[in-house]
Order: sequence, then C-alpha cells, then structure tokens
Amino acid sequence: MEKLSIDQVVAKLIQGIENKTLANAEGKLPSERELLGLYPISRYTLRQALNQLSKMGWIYQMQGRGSYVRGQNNHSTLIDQGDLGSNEDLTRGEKNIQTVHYTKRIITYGEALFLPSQKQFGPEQTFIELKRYRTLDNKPYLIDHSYYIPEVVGDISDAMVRGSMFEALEKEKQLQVGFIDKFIQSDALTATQAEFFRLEEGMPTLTVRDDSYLRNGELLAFSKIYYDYRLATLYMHKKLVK
Amino acid sequence: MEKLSIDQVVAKLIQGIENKTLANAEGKLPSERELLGLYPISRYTLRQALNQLSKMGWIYQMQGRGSYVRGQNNHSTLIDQGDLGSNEDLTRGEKNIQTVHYTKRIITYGEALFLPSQKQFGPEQTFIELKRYRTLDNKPYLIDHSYYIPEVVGDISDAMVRGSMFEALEKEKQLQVGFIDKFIQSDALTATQAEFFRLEEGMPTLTVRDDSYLRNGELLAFSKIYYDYRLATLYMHKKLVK
DNA sequence: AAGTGGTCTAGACCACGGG
DNA sequence: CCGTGGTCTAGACCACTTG
Repeated sequence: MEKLSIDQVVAKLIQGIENKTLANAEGKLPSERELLGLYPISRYTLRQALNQLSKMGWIYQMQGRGSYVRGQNNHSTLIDQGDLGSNEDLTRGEKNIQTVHYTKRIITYGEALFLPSQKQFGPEQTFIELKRYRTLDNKPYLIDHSYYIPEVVGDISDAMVRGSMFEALEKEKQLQVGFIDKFIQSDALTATQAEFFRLEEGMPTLTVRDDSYLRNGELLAFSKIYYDYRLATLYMHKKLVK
Repeated sequence: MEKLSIDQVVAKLIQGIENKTLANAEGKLPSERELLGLYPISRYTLRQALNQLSKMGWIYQMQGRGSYVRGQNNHSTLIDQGDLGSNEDLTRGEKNIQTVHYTKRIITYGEALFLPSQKQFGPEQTFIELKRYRTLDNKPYLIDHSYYIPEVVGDISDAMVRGSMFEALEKEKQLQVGFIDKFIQSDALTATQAEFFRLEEGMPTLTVRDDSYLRNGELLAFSKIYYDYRLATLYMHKKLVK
C-alpha cells in the first residue's frame, strides 16, 4: 500500500463515517490501534487526522473509552466560521451566491469608513474600494464592503469582482491568504442598506469585519459584510478539552 | 532541567513574547532548532506549542522563512470565540459581569422557546429554565436564556446562578463541558428585552445560540444569549494554511 | 487488569524561501 | 545552496474508563 497523507486519511475517515461502514451501531469508531491496521500510517498521522475531525465536529474522543461519531448539523444552510478554515468566507458549499450590483473606485485613507484593527497607514495611502450587492438564490443576501491594498493586490478586473475575490486572487495572482482576524457584530441598517434587503432603516443586520493577511503576514484587504439577518447564521464548533 | 508540558511551553513562549526577549527587532522568533536549545523538549512538543500560538493569533509561521510575532488585538474588550477555547463563554479576562436579575423554573418540552440543533426529546421531557439579566461594569450587557437538562445537571442552587454556570458545574458537580455548537445571528429585540437595554423594540441584538455537551457527548444545556449590540463584539482568529 | 485515548521522544525526510 | 518550517515514522509511557 502507498503512503497516505493526513488529508487523505481525513477524507477516508469522513467517507467511512458517511457510508456508515466505519462506526458500529452505537456510533463507536474502531480504536486507534485498530484503525492503524486499516491504513498504512503511523499513529501520529492518524491522530492528526482524528484531531481534524474533532475540530470539525464530526467526532468526539474520550480518553479511556474511544471515539464516537456525532450527528451532523445542516451545514448547507449555515456559514461555517469554524476551526477547519477550508477556504473562503461564504462561497462554501454549493451556495448560489451572485453579485447583482457593484461599484469599484480608488479612494484615499481619509475616505475609508472603517480601518483595519492592527495596521497603521499614512494619510497618502490609497485603497481600492469595492461595494458588492449579492444574492443567495436570487434573494438579497449580503452587502460586501471591502478595501484592498493596491500595492499588494495590483489591479482588480471586473471578472474577479463577480465571484469569489480570494479564489481569484489565488488563481490569477498567486496570492494566498494565511490568516484572518474576524470581528462579528450586530448593527442597525442604514437607509441605503435597508432598501437592498427590503427592510426598514434601523432594523438589524449581522456584520462580519475581516482583516485578511497573506501567508507572509502582510495585510491585503479589510472588509465588512452586512448580512440580511433573516437569512444568515454563523456556525462554529468549539472543542474545549484537549 | 525538568521536562516541560506543551502548556508550560506555551506559557513560556507567551511570556518571552510579552517581555520582548524572544523575538528580534523585526519580530522574528528564533528558529525551531534554536528554540529546542532553550527548552528541554522534543520538536513535537515545541511544534504543538507553536501551533497553539498560531491558532491564538500570537504568531504566524512561514515555511522557509521562520516564525514571526503579530501585534495584539484588544482582547480585553472583545469576546473571544476563537480557537483557543480556554474556558467559558464570556467570563473571560477580567470582565466585571454581574447578574442583576434572574428567574428560574421547571418547564416542559412544549414551553421551550427554542430547542437544541441535534437532540430529540420526548414530550414529557422537562428543562430547568434560567433567565439572567447581566451587566458589564454596571451597564446592561446581555440577557442569558438557558435550558439545562435536569437528568444531567441535577439541582441548580442560587449561588451558582450569580456567576459562571459552567465554572460552578465543574467545581461543584464535576461536570466538564467537552464541546459546544454555536449559532450566531442578529435579531430584533422584543419589548421586554429592549427595556433592559434601554433600547426600542425591534432594534438590533447580537445573539449566540449554544448547545453545550459533556466530554462523553451528552447534551447538558442549550441557551441563547442576547447582547446589547452597542457593546458586544465577537472576535475570532482564523488560520487558513497548514 | 485490560484497553482506550493523551503526551512525549528521537530521528528522518520533504517543501519552501532567499541568498 | 542552506536554513527554515511541514510531514511522517516507530516507539514509549501516562491517564482515564470500564469490567
């Protein structure tokens, strides 16, 4: 048998759980020593994989007893902000998100409506401002208000704006996001925002402020997303014990 | 030298970062091979510790270059929902949170205003309902609406209600929370809720629905917390690359 | 006592970034 | 090319749960 990487083991384990061929009737998985007999890997690799499943909420492990599968949440209807951190913000799953309207322009530092949490800029700094109005299954879903650092991202084409910005930046410019600081709040809608959601001014909206950094620690964008509060739910699985 | 556990290494590294004795002027930490010379540990232990620092947002690591410290966010003013998962919900840091009013009663299944995401109950199931009105620095801050499973938690004394429920359950009943499913939304305030926050009905509130499970996978409580949207910010650090 | 997951060691090789 | 972090192995011992 060939060697397996951690990600391959994760995939195989998930497959076995979904097929219901791995766990017994009580949801108990084979012990780690038994699983080692199924795949040609070391215990370290296996445990890294099991750890990923734990952080994703697929299983939980109990010292002295074993590993058990959990029932699944409706991930398809939720925005997963959880530990796995697979890809981007909301283009997760098979969601049908489209950009119905957008504006793009260059602004200066003083015109930004908010600023990143950590980085300081000089007054002559410019940003590429992007406002996007996006729908989920043709219903108004979110307003994305982003500022990109031109020295880092270069030009942004119209084609990129339609879809997932981070996917486009990775494919076309080999820019890979390394980590993100997120700040989640509830706000009151402005009149303009409310009009898009067909709500009233002052009504609630769920907001997510993101500061996105490259793998080398350089800030490439900061944004604020306003969600229709009737449609958006952020989901997180939090593992407390080691 | 004595052996060091991962948590001890984490503590020492954080101390070194805060003292500014560990990183150089550019924020670059010693290489892993150099750090191994400072502490009597194996590379595995060191990397587990560095991984924790990465997930907490203290540092970032770059293959081929090294590890670098990040500037810190104002953790004291934020609710950290992030990866660290050290203890409980919001009693984190030195926050001055107090319960100014609460009600406790036994209800039946049909009376619950919401239900957990995964578990099914029979119609004869009862819950311990707890509503708590809590302040931060003597200002109205949150309304905590919780249902505890009596078969799991037993009785809840008045002393427990005043402070952190999970801390009390752990100390007095040796019940340890293993993992939590979280669902974050923005809602409109009811008239009763708005009165506590001195806001108007229909104005925004940030809500967090928690399903809390013991280490053995048993649900012990489910809750919904309504925050004053002017005061609450959830913070999260998301690491995307391996 | 037996079996489980949790921690830790020592060592090897790989993949990436920068001179 | 060299030094960096990333992956992986084989093995040992510890801590916890259950019978």
